Amino acid sequence: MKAGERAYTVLRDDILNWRLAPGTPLAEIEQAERIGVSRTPVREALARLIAEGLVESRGRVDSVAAFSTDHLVELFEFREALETQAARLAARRRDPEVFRSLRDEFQLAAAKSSVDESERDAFYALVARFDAAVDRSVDNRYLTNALTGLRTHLVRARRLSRDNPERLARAAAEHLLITEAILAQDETLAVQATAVHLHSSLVNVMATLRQTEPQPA
Amino acid sequence: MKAGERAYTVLRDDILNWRLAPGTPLAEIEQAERIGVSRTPVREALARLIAEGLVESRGRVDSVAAFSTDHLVELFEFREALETQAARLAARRRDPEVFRSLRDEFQLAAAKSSVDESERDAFYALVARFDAAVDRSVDNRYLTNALTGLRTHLVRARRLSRDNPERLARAAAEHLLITEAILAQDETLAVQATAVHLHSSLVNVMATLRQTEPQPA
DNA sequence: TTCACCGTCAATGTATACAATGGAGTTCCA
DNA sequence: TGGAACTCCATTGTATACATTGACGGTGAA
Repeated sequence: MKAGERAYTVLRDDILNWRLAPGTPLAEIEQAERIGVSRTPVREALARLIAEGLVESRGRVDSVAAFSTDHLVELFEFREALETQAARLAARRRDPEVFRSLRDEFQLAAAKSSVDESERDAFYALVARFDAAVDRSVDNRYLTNALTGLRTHLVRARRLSRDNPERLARAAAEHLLITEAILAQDETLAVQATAVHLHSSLVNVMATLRQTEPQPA
Repeated sequence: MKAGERAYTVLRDDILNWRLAPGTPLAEIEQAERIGVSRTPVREALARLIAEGLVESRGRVDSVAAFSTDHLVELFEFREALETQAARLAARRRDPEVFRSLRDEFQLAAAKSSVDESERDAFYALVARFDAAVDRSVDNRYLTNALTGLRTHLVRARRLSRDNPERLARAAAEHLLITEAILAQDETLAVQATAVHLHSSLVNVMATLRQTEPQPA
């Protein structure tokens, strides 16, 4: 693997998994030594991370981008813009076969009253396949690009909340509705079901946060 | 000015103004010599341009990103996602004073049946101030960031079409409606007026294109 | 004691030397 | 004659030396 890629992967992974906390300064030499490459690929990696919004360049020092409740709300407003449009376009252009099969899978998941811990990863994988199917249907490089960047930030956000089994089952039901709307080429319903899902999702995260950290610093 | 900034500015400017045509390969050494800096800042500039989507990295060669009619349509689908959401949030949070003053200005521009060549730059400047006011009202870093990137691509797209005086006057009327909706905090109307504006805008560009280039390569 | 100036230094910014890589052309074999 | 492999070369990838800059602390004078 090329050094630049390595530096990027390591730093990105550390940031997404909160091993590098928001605000942590990222000095070139220090990171270069830690990762085991020279400053040049580190600079390249930092440039990419800044462009993605995972690193902030304040003055001369780069540091891990902040992430607070405010960020979360803003992220979901942005997400609403992208995902409702994606749902609309997917409904317009979807391949029926793909979404029929996704519908069947979401039906199975939604039939349960809760999604067990052991099935959690499988459910996330299903959602990821749904996202990929939407991307392919939408077939719009600008939108897909933006969605990819958005999902990166959502990975970081996920660590803030806790998806319990009941929430996952409800999420499955919400995805089922969106999938059905896309399959039926009902653009309006696809948009609105997506908005509903995002609302529930944000409410759940915020509730979790209030539970976990009653007193934010 | 720092060399990296210089390289970025020069390349970006050349791409946006079509002095570097889509598909033009951007070899590091060649560009470094042309701009008068070393390869390092050129690499940094290219990285930023790739992140912005103005340069594509196909295999080992970077080249100016393609831009076709397809891209234009996709760009406007993306634009619809961002700008309708921006309009909604701006309507929710706007400072009345700011939009009252913008409304008055758009009223003046829309009152004319056509916006003269000499007033064109002034009108674009007005739209830019409108965009800035929306950004400030929306107050969402992710959305604002995405909008900034979008506008960059729109600058490049503008060179494809020709805004005639009648179109500009209609654009003023459309902006007036959006501004009024935001001022009235009518989120639904703000969204829909924005969608209407984008539709008209795209129709105009496409018509211009068919006129200019009846036979696309 | 306080403030302004200056020197030191640690960090980033830039250039360049060197390594690795991938592609084009050529040669040789089947 | 077709194609496979090899060689050469141009270009990118990486490391590092050197330049620049901005911050901090110390020293001096008011």
